[in-house]
Amino acid sequence: MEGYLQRFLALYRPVITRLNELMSNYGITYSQWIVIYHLKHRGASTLVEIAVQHEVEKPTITRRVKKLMDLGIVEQILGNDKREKIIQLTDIGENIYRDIRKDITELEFRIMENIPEHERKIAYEIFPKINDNLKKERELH
Amino acid sequence: MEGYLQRFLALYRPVITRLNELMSNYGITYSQWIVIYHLKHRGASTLVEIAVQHEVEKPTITRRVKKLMDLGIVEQILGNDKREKIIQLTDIGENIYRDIRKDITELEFRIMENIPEHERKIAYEIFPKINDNLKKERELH
DNA sequence: ATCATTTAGTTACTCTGGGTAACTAAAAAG
DNA sequence: CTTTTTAGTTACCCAGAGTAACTAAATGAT
Repeated sequence: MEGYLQRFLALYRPVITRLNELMSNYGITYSQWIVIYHLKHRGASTLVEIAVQHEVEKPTITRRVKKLMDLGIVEQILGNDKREKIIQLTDIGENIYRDIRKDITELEFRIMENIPEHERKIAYEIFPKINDNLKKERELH
Repeated sequence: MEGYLQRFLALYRPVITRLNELMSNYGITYSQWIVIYHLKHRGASTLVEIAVQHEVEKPTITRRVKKLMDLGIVEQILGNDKREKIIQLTDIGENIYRDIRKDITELEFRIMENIPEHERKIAYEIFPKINDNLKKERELH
């Protein structure tokens, strides 16, 4: 199975480019969408929670959130711990989520149309397995 | 199958980071490896041939090749068309290819260890299908 | 043969996106 | 009450790629 990773990586740019094209209709990029998606599914969160979940550094999330606040897509709510910045989707954010979610689902449908359901499922479940294996590999540094 | 692309994309950074870590032992990055791999499998090529094959812009290949020439991994050979820059692997390049190929194959083996062969095969074959579908989608712009 | 067009490659500039280090302010631990 | 840890920000830097404008060489067309 030589070249598995190569095939995987070759697909990245076309996919991310297509998604960013789709997102640009809403003034955001895919990396910002990740934050919107997180807030929709996990509810109001701190920046560290988002960073940990998606395995990126804190400054990365600071930047994404700043952009989304400027766009009125997320807003800060106050909690007890004054160090924390808790954010949640605004109404605008909820609407954008729904619209983009619909677009992505349609796109996914189109690009997987000729792939049998059970094959999709297998590929779908392989990704997190590989991710776990990579994490274990990192732990042995 | 909502969230297929999300899972796919979530795997990108861990994979590319691990690969670049591996490549750094040889002084190159994954994007430069693509050129080495191309030359090994397709033989001496022009920059445009490489760019077309991997669907990136010409300046991107100019940069990658410049770096590889500095490292003595590829060299220019002369052809009839004086506009073209035909490059091929040097002996150093051939050795680096073999060493890295071995490392990648071992890495692939480790991160796919607990995934049954037939599942790997299905996932492996899905990538180019999705790529094709995306290309068709682009053509309808 | 000569002039216009196409092609290969380079250069300069810009953008996206992320990481690291150093810092502040607040909370937790001792 | 002092020390340590935690959340977030800022400043700086890097990888990697795209676009536009350009040069030089080859092709095509009259």
